Amino acid sequence: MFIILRKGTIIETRPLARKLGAFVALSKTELLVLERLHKRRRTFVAGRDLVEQGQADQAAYILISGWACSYKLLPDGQRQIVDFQIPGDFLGLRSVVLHVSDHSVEPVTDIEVTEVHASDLFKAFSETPRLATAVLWTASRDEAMVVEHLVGIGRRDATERMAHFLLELGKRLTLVGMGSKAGYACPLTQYLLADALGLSAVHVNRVLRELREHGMVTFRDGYVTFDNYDRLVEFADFEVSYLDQVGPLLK
Amino acid sequence: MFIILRKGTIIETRPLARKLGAFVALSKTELLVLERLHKRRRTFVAGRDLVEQGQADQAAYILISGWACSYKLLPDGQRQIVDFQIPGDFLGLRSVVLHVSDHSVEPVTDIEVTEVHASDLFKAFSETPRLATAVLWTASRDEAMVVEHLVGIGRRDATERMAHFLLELGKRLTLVGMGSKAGYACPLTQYLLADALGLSAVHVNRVLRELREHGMVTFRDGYVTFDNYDRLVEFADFEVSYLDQVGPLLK
DNA sequence: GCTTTGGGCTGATCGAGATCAGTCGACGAT
DNA sequence: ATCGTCGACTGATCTCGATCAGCCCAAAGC
Repeated sequence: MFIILRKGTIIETRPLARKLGAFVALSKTELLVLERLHKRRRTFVAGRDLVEQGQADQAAYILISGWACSYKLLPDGQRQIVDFQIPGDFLGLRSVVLHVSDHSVEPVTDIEVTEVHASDLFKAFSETPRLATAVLWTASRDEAMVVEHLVGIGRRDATERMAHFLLELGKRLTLVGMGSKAGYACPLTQYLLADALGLSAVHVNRVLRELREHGMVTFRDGYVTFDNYDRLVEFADFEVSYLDQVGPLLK
Repeated sequence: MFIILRKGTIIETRPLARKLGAFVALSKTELLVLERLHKRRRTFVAGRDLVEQGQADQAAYILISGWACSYKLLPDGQRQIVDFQIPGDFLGLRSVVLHVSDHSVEPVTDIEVTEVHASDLFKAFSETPRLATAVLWTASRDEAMVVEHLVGIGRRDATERMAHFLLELGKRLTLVGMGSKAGYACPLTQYLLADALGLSAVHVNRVLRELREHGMVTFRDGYVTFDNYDRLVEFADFEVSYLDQVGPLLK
């Protein structure tokens, strides 16, 4: 997706622009401001944290390619993965807005990001208020996902939780063209799934086997295959209106 | 807390203004715009929902007095309370930004609120971008609380979870002048606690007894008393930097 | 007066999922 | 060529918290 300005300048609208565009119809000026936010392109290798819990005044990042996860560490060494990020998602936006990071972010695979400085972000907001509204929208969407995750951990049993999780991930990936109702490539290990779902790795394995043996999903060799999408949806009781955004809501 | 404009006009800055003011230093104009958002004052009785899961294009509310909770219902009748709201908090902000509500909001006590219409909110953002930034900040703060809640449910055992919860609530109430390190008035029932913490009401009771018998907190007759604040903090492993905001960060 | 209702409280039993203690195969490093 | 590591996988056992089945007390209703 590109926009072409007079004099032939071509601007690639990144995944983020596409996502925001689903909420507010962004003008050329707004797209330009958004474009200027992408300060510096950087890469990080899998496993080395880009945002660290407790640090103050960090930059935020926009994920271009690869997968990351945001998590919190407990003093006894346990960790809880709060969410996974896929291309187009912000990394560490909360750290910037709150001026101190309440969580860490770790790349699951090698990733490419662009850096966004706090001051540039707030300046962009004052120049183009609609951009601020759009970012509030992404933040709300993220919060809705965390809430859904909370409900899953609090009230669903291990198998439903896993089914729901794999479906939600599939839906998110489909929205950015990286998945379908057939399945998707998924670089997560069973250990990562365990830390995300509040289970032990051992139990993740059993649960995955169960879902596979019931002919609903197969998670194998870095690939999730939906063997029976509809039955899985029914089993997991999956409905996520907040991911169903189709056209811009703010003209 | 009041601001006095020339010609003697007096504007009461509501709890929300106080909260936002902790993040961005708001000008008189901005306070006025904020004031105009408070459209209509309404009251709701305990137990009758103001926001209902699945409804589209609702208004948001700002809580003036009383307690509320936001929750999600599962088809099997279980519910998970996501968060409790106290004066100064938004109710259903996400419903407005996402244009459809992913959760319900129920008053725990009789409450007073003021209504905020979506269109007014977005208009206010475009007039005073700093207000948009401030609202993004509250949303991020709320998200941080949900994340902390998620971690608690995923990785803490029932007793730590309860201890952490009572401490966080105490801190939030202290910020709006409704609590201290000695304790606070708390209208929550053990059933509500159970739905929030992902436990059964029976187990909530046992956990409260345990904490009481260990001389850490007493929850009785609508009042939470911290018998030994420091030991409780250590036991619950409580540290919440995101609630520690002291002065305005954006001048 | 009696009864209903709602919140707090308790003991006994049961089960989902953690924990412990492994095996197995694939890779990359020395 | 072998060692170390990492991820997937399995069986046996233990435990935390759910569930069931109650009791007690205070306030509200008839």
